[in-house]
Amino acid sequence: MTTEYSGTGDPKRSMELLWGVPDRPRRGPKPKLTVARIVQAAIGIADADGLAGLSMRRVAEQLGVTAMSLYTYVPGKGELLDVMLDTVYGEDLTPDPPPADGGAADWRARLERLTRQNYERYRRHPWLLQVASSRPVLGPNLMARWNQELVAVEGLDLTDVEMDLVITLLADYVHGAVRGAVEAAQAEQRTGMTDEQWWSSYAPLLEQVFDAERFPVAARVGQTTGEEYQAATDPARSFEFGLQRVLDGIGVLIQTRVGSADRT
Amino acid sequence: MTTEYSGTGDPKRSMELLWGVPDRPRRGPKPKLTVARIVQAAIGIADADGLAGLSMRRVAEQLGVTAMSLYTYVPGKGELLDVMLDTVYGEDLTPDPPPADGGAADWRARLERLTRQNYERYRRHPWLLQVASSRPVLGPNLMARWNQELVAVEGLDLTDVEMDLVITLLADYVHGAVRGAVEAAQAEQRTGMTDEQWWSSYAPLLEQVFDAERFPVAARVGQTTGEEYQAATDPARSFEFGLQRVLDGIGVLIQTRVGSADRT
DNA sequence: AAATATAGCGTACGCCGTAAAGAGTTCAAG
DNA sequence: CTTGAACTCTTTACGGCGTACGCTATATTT
Repeated sequence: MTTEYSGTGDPKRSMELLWGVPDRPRRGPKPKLTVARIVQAAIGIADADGLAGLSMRRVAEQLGVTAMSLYTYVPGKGELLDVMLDTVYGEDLTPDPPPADGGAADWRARLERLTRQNYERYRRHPWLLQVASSRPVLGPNLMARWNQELVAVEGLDLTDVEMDLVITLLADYVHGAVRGAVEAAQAEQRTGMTDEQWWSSYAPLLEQVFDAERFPVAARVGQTTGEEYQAATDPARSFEFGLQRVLDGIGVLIQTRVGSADRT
Repeated sequence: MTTEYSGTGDPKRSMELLWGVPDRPRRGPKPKLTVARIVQAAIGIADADGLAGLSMRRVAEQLGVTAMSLYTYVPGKGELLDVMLDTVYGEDLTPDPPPADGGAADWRARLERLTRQNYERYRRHPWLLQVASSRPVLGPNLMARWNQELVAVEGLDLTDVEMDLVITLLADYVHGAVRGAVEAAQAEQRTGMTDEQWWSSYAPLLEQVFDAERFPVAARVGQTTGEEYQAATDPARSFEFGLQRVLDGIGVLIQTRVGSADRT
């Protein structure tokens, strides 16, 4: 039940790891490991068992060394997490998003594509949900991604601040939405019960206390969605629905800007 | 850096705590405590120091007993968290949202009000961000809140499933958005540095590696937002902006429904 | 007064991150 | 080839976590 939470390490140390020169001519014994190997092992463990399962001892064990020898390569667990973060943001960097036309027309497709990439990244690496995004240590991949998302809303007559607000809105929404999907998957894995099995064991408990007269709308909607989803929620469907509504809302804003020629 | 994460306890035990009769005639020595007192102490600790700071030992210490004596009242930490959750949802239950007109016209004000309440609840109790919402143990307050939110989107010609999707969208968005605000506040508290102080220590590190020619849009927008926000982000402003866009998007959907009379 | 149910306590286990100190390994200089 | 510096990796140790188990002290019922 316990899990690690973000935090990040010392920014200076992390920046050195993320951008530093690949020093090689050393004096002592040959290093058994590299930072990259350690980071890969740590990502694998976190993917499988969450940040809760990620410990220096486990990473070390998987690599055939003791926990303390990792501190030769990495200042501490916080800095390791910083490097893990930037590493997974490098997985889906495309050299260029193909600019179909001039740029203004296809904003919706561009944002939809980037947001789906973010969704999938969270699905591949659910521990990202636990990593604080405030004051991030900007590695090369995080930086490139930030630029890429801003480029997607360039040329729409939005101010720079509005561009930032739009990509923040999408980032916030996708984080909230993917959380439902990840938690549902984890609940199934953790308990070994499907949503349906869980519900059929939980429903009798609820029936003993639920007062359909006090909560008539919840009773009706819960009934309908339960039959439709065959579960309490359908996170993938919620994401598709929500994404379209959010893009619609962004469209309303863009319309008023382009509309400076339309509406006087 | 370590923090607790959701999980919830045994549903049956938790439901008994949440809905059970307040049994009192006992045989043995007078109990020093009540479940309610334990829950209040636990909420206070979690508010101050996060789920990371919440331990059975600390709760017990604050109440003047040992950790193990808490297990007389509560089956375990998971169930305690379930009760904490339902308790804080009881803070802002209004007996009735005042129905100004028939109901259909003021959907936007109703949803805005409920979403702001959710935002404020997360601000008061940031540890809620760490509590899994999948398969929640439905206490009386959680249940009432769910019903209340559904009532707010009743009568808009939406299907039951769409009603569920709309309130899920808002719940997902507010979760994602408030996270930025909470993390910014926690970063300041944890490091003892304001965003501005942090930035002035971080900027030199970044300048050494940042290539403005590779990331021209990020360079320009980062400059503008930095001056406008006097920080890297402005979470409160992001939330206001995003909330209006999301409500606009929901409005587009509602328009097409009401528009079954308007657009043929 | 005796029986019994309950409240609260002390101890113990295996985890965690990492500080400190020491042992083993490789290379450059004499 | 020898020596000493530089470096890698290991061992040990600390205080914290949730909670299982067995115990004592207390209040009520018989």
